[in-house]
Amino acid sequence: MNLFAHFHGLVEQALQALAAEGLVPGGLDLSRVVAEPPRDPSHGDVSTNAAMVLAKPAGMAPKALADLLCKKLAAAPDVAAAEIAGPGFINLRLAPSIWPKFLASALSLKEKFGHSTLGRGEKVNVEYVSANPTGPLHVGHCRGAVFGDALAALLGATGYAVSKEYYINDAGAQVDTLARSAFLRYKEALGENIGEIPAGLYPGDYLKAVGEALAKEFGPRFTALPESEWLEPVRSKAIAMMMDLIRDDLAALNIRQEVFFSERSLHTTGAVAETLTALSTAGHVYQGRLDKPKGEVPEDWEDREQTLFRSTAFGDDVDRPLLKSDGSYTYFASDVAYSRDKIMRGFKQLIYILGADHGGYVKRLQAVASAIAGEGKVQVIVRLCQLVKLFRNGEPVRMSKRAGEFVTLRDVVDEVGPDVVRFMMLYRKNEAPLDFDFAKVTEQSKDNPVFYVQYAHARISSVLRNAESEGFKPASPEDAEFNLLTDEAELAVIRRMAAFPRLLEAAALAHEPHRISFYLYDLASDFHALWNKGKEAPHLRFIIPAQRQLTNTRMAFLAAIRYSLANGLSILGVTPVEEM
RNA sequence: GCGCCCGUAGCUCAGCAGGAUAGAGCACAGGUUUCCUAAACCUGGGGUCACAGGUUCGAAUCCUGUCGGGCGCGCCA
Repeated sequence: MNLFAHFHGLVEQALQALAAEGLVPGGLDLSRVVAEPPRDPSHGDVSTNAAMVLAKPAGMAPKALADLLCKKLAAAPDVAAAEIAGPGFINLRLAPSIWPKFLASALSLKEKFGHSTLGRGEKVNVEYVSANPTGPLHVGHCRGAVFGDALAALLGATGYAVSKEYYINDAGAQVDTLARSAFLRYKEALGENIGEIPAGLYPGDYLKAVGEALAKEFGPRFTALPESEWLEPVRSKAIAMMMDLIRDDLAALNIRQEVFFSERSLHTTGAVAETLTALSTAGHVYQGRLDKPKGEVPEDWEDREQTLFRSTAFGDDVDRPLLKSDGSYTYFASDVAYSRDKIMRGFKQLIYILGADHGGYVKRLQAVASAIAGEGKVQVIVRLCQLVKLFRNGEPVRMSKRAGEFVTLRDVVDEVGPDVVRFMMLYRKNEAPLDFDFAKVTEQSKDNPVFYVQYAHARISSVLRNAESEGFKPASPEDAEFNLLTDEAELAVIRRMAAFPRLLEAAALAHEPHRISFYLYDLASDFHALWNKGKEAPHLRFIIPAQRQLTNTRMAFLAAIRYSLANGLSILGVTPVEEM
């Protein structure tokens, strides 16, 4: 039950009724009309701006329109009072009867409470992480990984058909470097002294296992062969093992993407060639020259004619090369083919989670989708994640690109646990930089939001356990007498819960899962306040042995609050703990 | 030079889809425990929402410009 959607509907009905009576013009655009919780609780439970927004198109004074609407709304079920305030707000004070209905609904919805059909089953693709398969994930991948995963879950909960995807860059020069690095480790595994790893190759120890696997599988036979003979099999093996490593890293964060899409496959199936033909046929490809790049000019820059995609026709800043000087495809060319593949699979939203340093990609990705699907047919949404700065006891953690001096994703997860990593990565909006202090995020105090929210869930679980051992159990949605919950602290919790479905929809539309974290913090805060109030006002305690029905009702109330917390946490991918 | 992101309390940040008197935590000052987890709660002070225009009944929020900070602008991937 989404109270605000419900009352938005009532406002629409009231307007239709007024139109039928000839008091208001029909066919007004209601897209700007909102029914929302007022910031100030003294303004009531639901507030609508309808009269102000519609005054002009209706050709009426806001007050006059508000007056008419107000009368209709005041007569609606569950509305105790409707009043006009400020410049034309209509504030609805709900009848106490609404809250028991709401709680009963939340309680019966259980783990579905808050979910909606907003997305109407629209197909959405969320691509995230997509790190090069040349080594384990490092801490920089953490944020995008968690963000993408939570966003996918959020969209799933709000009625979209989501595919979680990882694009494997297994076709470029970097995987050849990987293969050469693995080949050295292969020789090492065969007993050769390889000395220092030459500059330009990957020095990490994680390739030793690849060398050993190669030695075991192929024996010494590659050592006598030229690179052209061993490169391919070594590369395949190395990529496969790196992807296993990466999948393990992601699994440690409870991330399991469904599709791992190979860039190389786009070449072998001819999809890239096919895509360029299609683009060409549509007239988006031409031979031409590009201006010298601004900023730092590459050393090997040469002015020459090349095959270009006319992305400027779709809002990009410059046209993009499709072929390199040696005639092979650019990375961009396979990217276009990949976009095309996604579009042909029927996705209406292509969502990309990228690091902030990829800001320059946004326009070209949008241009590609417009060129292939047609303008406005497919929505390309890019969310950029800013850097995470690591701290240890207030001191920044130094990292160098040199061997062994970067912090891996696994290091962080192993040290503080997946729940802490996930919550903290989402306790900041994605485009803001984030400080991550190992000491602070594991602290067991209210200064630590992960703990604070988990603690609320654990406290509820604790009371439910105690109640059960004393012979109480949560009343069913039908039997609970939620009308007994009338204290301001109880109502504060209920009102907060009522905002949850609307919050999830807004977060989904804005592609901002961090809103859930902040919501959960607020909900936990309301709950802790209610808990403590019971210390001074014993009649507010959850378990009151002499009042069986009230206690069972409060247990049902707690169960409903717990679903709110657990459902929010589950979208974030954080385990709701039962005790701490 | 151009593009994108950011600028809100002393600090770290929210601000929901343009709404009413801009919020929270930290820090600071004070209070609450014979009682379901005090690992918590309550009370208090603290603001030129970077700046200047514009749109609007209404702007921290949308548009333009300026200043300050970050990132990007390669036939790399």
